[in-house]
Amino acid sequence: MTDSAKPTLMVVDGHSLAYRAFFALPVDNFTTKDNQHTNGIYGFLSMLVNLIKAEQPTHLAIAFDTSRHSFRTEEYSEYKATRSESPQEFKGQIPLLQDCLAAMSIPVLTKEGIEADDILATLASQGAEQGFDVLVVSGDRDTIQLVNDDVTLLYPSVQGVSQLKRYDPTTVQERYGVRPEQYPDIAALVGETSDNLPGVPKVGEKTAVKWLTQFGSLDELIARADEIKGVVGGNLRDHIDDVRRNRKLNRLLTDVELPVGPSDLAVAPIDAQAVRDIFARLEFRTLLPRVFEAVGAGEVADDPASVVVVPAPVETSPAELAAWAVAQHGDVSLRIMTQGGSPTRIGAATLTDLRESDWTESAAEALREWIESDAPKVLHDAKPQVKALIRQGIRLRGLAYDTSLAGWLLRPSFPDKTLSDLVERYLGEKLPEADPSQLVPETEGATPSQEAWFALRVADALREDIPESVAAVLVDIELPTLLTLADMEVAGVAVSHEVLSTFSGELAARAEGLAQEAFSVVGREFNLGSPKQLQEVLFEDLQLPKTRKTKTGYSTDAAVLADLQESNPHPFLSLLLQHREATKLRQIIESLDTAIGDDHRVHTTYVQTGSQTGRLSSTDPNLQNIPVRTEESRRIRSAFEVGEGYDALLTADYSQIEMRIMAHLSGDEGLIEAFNSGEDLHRFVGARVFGVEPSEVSPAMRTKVKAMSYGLVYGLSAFGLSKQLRIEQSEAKQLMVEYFARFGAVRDYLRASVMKAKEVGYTETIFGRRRPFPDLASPNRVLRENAERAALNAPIQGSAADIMKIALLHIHDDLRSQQLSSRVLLQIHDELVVEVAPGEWDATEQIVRARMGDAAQLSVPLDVQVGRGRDWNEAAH
DNA sequence: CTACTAACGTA
DNA sequence: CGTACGTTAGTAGG
Repeated sequence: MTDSAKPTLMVVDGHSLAYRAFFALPVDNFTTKDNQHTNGIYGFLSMLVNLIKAEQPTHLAIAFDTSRHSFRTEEYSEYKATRSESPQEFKGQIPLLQDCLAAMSIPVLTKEGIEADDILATLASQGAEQGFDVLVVSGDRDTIQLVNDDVTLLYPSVQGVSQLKRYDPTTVQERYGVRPEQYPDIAALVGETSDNLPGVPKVGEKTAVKWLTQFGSLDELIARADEIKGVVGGNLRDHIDDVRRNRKLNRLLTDVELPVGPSDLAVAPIDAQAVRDIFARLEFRTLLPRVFEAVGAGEVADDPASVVVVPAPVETSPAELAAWAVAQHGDVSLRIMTQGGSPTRIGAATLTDLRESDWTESAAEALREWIESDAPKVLHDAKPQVKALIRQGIRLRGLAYDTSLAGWLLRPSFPDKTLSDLVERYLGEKLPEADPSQLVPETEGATPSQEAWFALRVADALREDIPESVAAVLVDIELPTLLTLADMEVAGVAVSHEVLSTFSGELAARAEGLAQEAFSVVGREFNLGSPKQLQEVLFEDLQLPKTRKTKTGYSTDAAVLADLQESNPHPFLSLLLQHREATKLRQIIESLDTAIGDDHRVHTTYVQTGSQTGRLSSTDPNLQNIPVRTEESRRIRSAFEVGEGYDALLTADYSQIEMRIMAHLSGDEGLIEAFNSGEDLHRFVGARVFGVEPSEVSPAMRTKVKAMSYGLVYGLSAFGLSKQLRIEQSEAKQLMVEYFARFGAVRDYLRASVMKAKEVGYTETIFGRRRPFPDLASPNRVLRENAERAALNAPIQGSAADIMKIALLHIHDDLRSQQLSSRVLLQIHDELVVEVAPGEWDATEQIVRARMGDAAQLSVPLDVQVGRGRDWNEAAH
């Protein structure tokens, strides 16, 4: 063990150890859903964490090679020339590993033209001089020369990276028979195959050690080379130049100029959130607690910067709180605690003053005027609070900032979910949290007004960070959308239990019949819903050919079953598919039915921060994926009915909004003409692509260009298109050529759009919503190409989302300002469902059409289809 | 009980 | 080897 009085400097060769881990760990177990390999990263970090725990270094750095070129290749071009190129799967892991280390606040050192081991040698030498105990961790034998009384080498043993062998001067002497500083002499004589440094033929370790012991030094040996007899003596004399060269090349530099010295490498508190983020991305789960344990996440909390004095709240009555709030001039932050959707307590804060109060009987009346005024209010995750107020008959106005939305707009790919996350990221502080595992918590959680105070400070920090265009999206789109969604969620949509349960009963009976039939075909009963048992039946009992592989076995999804049915028709396959369909519909019905409330309505929750593109998502239940494609499944939609006191449901959807946005963004004259011609889009495009009259476009032709058009928006390849259309890849390729011959500006735009994103690092919608794409710069091809497709899609899907949000909030505001009772209930990305009050149809339809049509000024019109009915299915026609 | 996967519904 | 989501049942681990 090291002397505890002395600081311990640990320096690690990142490249060589990660490389060993890369080969030691099976790649199959270390691949993310994005196909990013992580075995090298995991293995290295795992080893590092163990090392830190065991050695408790006070100072730490990891060195990496920059490339295979160094001053050594300059001197001797054959240096390491026989070493095969390290695989791309490994190289791609290095930048990610360095990101992990950055998050862990561990310095990463590199220098152009210098190998990692030279950096280690320099730091080891400086460290020893400055009174450190030095631990060198490397997989390169040349580092043996660094060992002395102050420097210990940890070298991977044959068992693998997890077992490191400790070399001090004594163990080196035992193992190699020489002192550490003599080891390079041996290596020079013997040569190093892996570095392509040939030594003296027939001379191995034994001979080399014997000579060195005999002559005392390499120089002496070279000077008296003629004293050596026999063949080896001749070999030595013939290869003296090689030996001199080897010795020159294997000497590690101890005078590399580095921006930091050992004392700058003190172990620093980790960035806990950054570590969580990157580990989440790499899908490391078990490693996270190990990292926190080893490097002490506790240090984050102990960081002086995070010790903040939170002002003490003043307990008031609701009326006093309201009076105080009204007297404030700037932003007031607000936090309403709720239970079961009703307010229980309210807290408010400025930067200097905190007030809070229980939500008493009279609270609503006392607070109404201020809450409904334009006075600016800042909240974190306002929607549930706004909803609680709506249920009290209070409509919040003056919503100036929502930190949850702002945080999402800045980093849509890593949603900082909670206020606590944002406090950590933007203030570098800890939000006081009660320990939920304790009945009587040792630590007090933040009170409502204290949470409000933190939110206000987070808002100020976010305002500094947020680009102007993104701030505009927040203020002009997201904040008003939040208030609209709150109304929609509170309203809910009427769903008929009777319609659902009738259908459910039919489906249950059918599913049971299909299951029995399937069992008799197979000859045994099993769980049709278990992919695992299904695989046994398909590939063992029935001996059907194996399909596409999944992580855990072979796929049994609808697409491969359809393929199987074509190549190996079997009655079981169609029974299975029908059974799947019936049970799936039944599940959807079941979840919908249980969501029906006492008011006979279903209240979904829209997650405004739920996507990376700007779309909404819908949960509990998800009303954005109610089946529509088949006639039968549409029966579910017919259960969505107009509510009591209302006349009709109105559905309104944008037709081909994404293609219209493509036309607008690309300025493609052909596509713009297509939308202005009034002709069916796919017919028009088909006519151009296949060189026929629109009337001569066959259904097959229309299907092809339709798939192509939609595919474009997603970054479709010839391979994907051929799979989708079940045509040859060459034909798909030809289709793409013909398509782009007519609509070339579309391709130009898509290319330019991704190029621009690579340059600036993010994409932008028409309205300025941004989405960062760090992976566009990734050396990993899979990651990069995935990012390219997503980057291609983001401005299009995102602009469509912006337009729909603008239309939605305009419709909502118009309906209210014209004092109509009709109300928007649902948003399904490009469709709205409105509940229309008696006598309001014409006014409502007019508002919906106008507001959807003029939500954005594009170079093509925004076409809106409107339908009317007693239920959703009827209204869709 | 939690966390994950395969499968599948929507735009 | 086509984007963006949420939910479910089955399964494996604790």
